[in-house]
Amino acid sequence: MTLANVRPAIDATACCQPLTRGSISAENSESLANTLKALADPARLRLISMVAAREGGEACVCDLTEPLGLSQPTVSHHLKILVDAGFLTREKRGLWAYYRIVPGALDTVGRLLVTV
Amino acid sequence: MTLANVRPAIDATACCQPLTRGSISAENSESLANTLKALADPARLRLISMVAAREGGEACVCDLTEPLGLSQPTVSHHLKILVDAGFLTREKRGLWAYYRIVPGALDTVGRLLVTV
DNA sequence: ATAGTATATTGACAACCATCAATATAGTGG
DNA sequence: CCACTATATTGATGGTTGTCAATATACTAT
Repeated sequence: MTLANVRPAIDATACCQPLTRGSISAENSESLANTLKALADPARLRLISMVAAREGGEACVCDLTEPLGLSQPTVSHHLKILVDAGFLTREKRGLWAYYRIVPGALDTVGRLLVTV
Repeated sequence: MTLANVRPAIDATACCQPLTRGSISAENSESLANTLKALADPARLRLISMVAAREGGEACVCDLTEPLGLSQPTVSHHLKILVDAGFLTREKRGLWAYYRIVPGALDTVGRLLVTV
């Protein structure tokens, strides 16, 4: 399973107990690894935090390209990965595509790592 | 920065506020991304959970190779990445190398993702 | 010393990823 | 219909990763 076809975060997380509460199955480890892979990139972490920090909780690609310092196609590429992984939503309004945080998605992943 | 030379998890986490509490710096995003990269592999997630599930909280390579279904060098390789990232410790006793969970390391990373 | 065992390291290879330039798509306004 | 703009897709490329076979290292026991 590559980054190109990742299941939404909820798939990785609807099922499982915390990582350190007993041995995880091979299947669940694949699912969680794919979800973490979507997060494990500096550009994508910054995109998430930039969208979250935005007034109104949404940002278009044009808001993100310049401060991130990457080309527009690359930014679109990263946003797509985050949408596919279930961390962002995308809404097209006119020419612009607006991205928002999916409430709870990061929390669900974070809680799988936290034991106490 | 590649997986081969990752700073310990504490470096990524001693500093920062949660990901969605305002824009993260480029530097911090690199650090956190490297830490998450160490986790974002199914074999390594299973290794963590297998060590955690073990009686006495420790396991040697020989305990892990067969149930993981990977070669011994590959298992050693993954364990090294987890040690370098600060998630496991390694103690050599006689012929064997025993690995243990670093208390709190996963929690610190998890809390960076959780907002509520 | 020698043989045996557990683990680590090296080297190689196929698969994957982040990135950009170029192009395509889609929506807006004349 | 025609320019113009914002975003997405395609294609290519250099770098990274996961894996194993082969070998090296380190420790133990005879």
